[in-house]
Amino acid sequence: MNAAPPLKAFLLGGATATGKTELCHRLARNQPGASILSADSMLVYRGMDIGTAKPSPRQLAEIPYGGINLVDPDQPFSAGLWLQHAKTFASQARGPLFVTGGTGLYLRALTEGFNRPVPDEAVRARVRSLWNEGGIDAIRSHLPQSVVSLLDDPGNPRRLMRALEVVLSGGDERAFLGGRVAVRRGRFPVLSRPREVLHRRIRLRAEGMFSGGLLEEVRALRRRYPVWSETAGSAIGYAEAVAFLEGRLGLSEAVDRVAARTRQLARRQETWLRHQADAVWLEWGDESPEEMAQRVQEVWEQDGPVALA
RNA sequence: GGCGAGGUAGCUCAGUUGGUAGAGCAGCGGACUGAAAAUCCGCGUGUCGUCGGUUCGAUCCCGACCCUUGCCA
Repeated sequence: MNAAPPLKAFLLGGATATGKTELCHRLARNQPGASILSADSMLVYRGMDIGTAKPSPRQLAEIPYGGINLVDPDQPFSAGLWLQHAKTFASQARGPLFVTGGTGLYLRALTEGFNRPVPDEAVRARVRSLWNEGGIDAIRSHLPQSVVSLLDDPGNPRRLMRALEVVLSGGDERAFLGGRVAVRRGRFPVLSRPREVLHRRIRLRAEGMFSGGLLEEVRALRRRYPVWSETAGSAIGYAEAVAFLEGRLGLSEAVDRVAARTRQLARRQETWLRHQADAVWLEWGDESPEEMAQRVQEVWEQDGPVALA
């Protein structure tokens, strides 16, 4: 284990609905022994297939996939759990390892690792109850000013709570220093689409989910798991499907909402990749899949695989 | 056809007792090291339906016309 060579992988980034899953699969299929690790925070949920645009059963049977179907929708999940799984999966790779996904935090974790205290359940519960009782002010009042001043967005409850967790776990200002730790271990190709094209694809995907059985999937899932975890329950498509099934949203409103949230997600993902990663942007316009695969391959050959933490 | 209501940002609407206008949503940009499909921050010029009149000045008042909508025929 300690003699293992440093792990490396070929990354392919891109916002949702750009077509990266399909393209990565196509590229990996030609490589003997290849496996694919998904870096996507929603593909980890078992049974949530249609709304998350998971690789098809056929694709899953063709190539070993990691990062998919790790927990049930009623279970909590975290980037830490994903990383743990990812490391195991990567170490078991027998051939080239490919990583594709749009969850920036996961990509960063994979290439940079984490260097802050691991969240402790008791500490987390304490912070949560502070938040429930006193809101953001309660959280802020328990944080040293020196830590608050290092945060980019001191009005963000989620990040304030995490900061408090770090502090209560023994971390100090130093844990928040160092500025950006970008995914700089290597350049990697990032797929994009012209905005109008992406929006059209997202629209079609949203409509396709509902006509493709999303409601049935959700109905069955709810029968089996009456209460979902916060993360699974807020997944795009699933939150809206539940709202529709409970009569809180009309069908066309639900479809619109899914499309809008997906567009917003894609924009945030592109922002992340633009500024937090060392991306080689490949815009996919009229090119055929073969042509795009070729261009991705060229970037991989030129820059080599990215080292994992 | 008659009477009424309305035509303002991509959408739904607010507003200006006459000094050229603002919210929500959408969109765009940004932050982001363990909930990340989350969370948070920033960005609002648009022939104020058309044409004419009154006025120093009209999106606002007056007139005509066009369109939408409700009720009555």
